Amino acid sequence: MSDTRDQILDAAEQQFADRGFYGVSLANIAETLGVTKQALLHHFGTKERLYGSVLDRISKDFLNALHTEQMQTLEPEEQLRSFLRDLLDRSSRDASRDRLLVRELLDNSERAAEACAWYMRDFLDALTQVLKACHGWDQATDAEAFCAVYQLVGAASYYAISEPTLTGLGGEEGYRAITEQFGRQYELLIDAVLSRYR
Amino acid sequence: MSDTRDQILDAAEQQFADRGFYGVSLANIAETLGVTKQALLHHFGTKERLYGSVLDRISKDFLNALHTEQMQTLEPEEQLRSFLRDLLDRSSRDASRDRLLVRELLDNSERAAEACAWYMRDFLDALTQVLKACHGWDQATDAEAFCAVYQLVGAASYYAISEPTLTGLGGEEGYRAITEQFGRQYELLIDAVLSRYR
DNA sequence: TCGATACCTTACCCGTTGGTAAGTCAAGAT
DNA sequence: ATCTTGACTTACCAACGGGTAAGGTATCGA
Repeated sequence: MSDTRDQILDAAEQQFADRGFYGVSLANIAETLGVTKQALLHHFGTKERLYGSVLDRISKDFLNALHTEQMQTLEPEEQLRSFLRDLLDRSSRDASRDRLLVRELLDNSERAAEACAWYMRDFLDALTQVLKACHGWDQATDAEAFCAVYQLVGAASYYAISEPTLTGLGGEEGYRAITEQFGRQYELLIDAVLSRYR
Repeated sequence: MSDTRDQILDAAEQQFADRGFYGVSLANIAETLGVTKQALLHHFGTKERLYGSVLDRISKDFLNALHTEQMQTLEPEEQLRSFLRDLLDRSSRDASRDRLLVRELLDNSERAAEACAWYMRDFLDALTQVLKACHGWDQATDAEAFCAVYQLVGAASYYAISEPTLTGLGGEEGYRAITEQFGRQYELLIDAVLSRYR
């Protein structure tokens, strides 16, 4: 793949995350790369397709993280735990993907409801299968397990996108407090889900 | 207050919630009301001020809900519980305010960090005081209590904005499942916070 | 050496955007 | 009866939005 293409995706991902689909212009993205907006149109055709490509790449990244060789050797419980810890860790270092994910959640509200073609679906489905392989979850319905997974991923996302606000409101030490507290709380949430809220 | 003014705020709130600040044009809002966009500019001056007025109204509504006479008669614990149940109930019937709140959270990430002037601050501060009046929380720092409150309000919001996606992905029965499950889980979260994660 | 293809540029298009200027018009106040 | 004020309207504008058309240039296989 082209080098420029990836650079465009990087810049677009960052900007879409920061300001949303409508808040970013092609010229805007191009400017940060020192190219013209027609370079973007050359590679992706339209703004929507560029946006879609960004989502695609993220979706694939998530799936890859779930399917590493190291992951396959673990028991389902530990696989889920390990993946979610890693997710939370990455999100707290850089929340831009979470911001994009949540924006997509908001914007997609009409489309998703009918189309069922959400770009995170494959990833969430895969994670759902991991959960269903866990002890106590083998009898659960798909919808039930899916919702549990959704809750786990969502909690991490919401925490991640709140970082700037919490730092602004509570200061540096206030944010450290919630980081620590949330880490503990998140482990408890995983426990609760794995034991199926019993 | 003018009747039109409130109608404009209603329409603007809905549209900003659905499509975000940049996704909505003044002409767009005006069209749904059968007026010209200059009517909006007459009342609010600029698009930003209109948006700010929408947020202001929401902030005041939240504060009012917290300061009803009925609320004042309750013990702090029950006051918090009652308010949060009501919040969750309203959010699950109409998530537009939650969508707006989360969008603001995303967009404000740069501004909020420095300015500390988030429009929900007063409301969250007030709720924080309620929590600090609860048994076991009187010794906690402001930041600690604030973070706990933030977590409670955020959990409800995230649930609310997920409704369309979950309905789309899991179908009607899948959504009913998570609604029920989330209601239970939310009570547990409130319990956990009130007992200070012990 | 030639043609094709990928990559990117300059030049241009036109609908939409937030916003201004100026006028209309009804309701009160003096 | 006149003046003022608030609540709009029509008319207009410059800037920006995504997108098209066409051309230049480097690379590469035949």
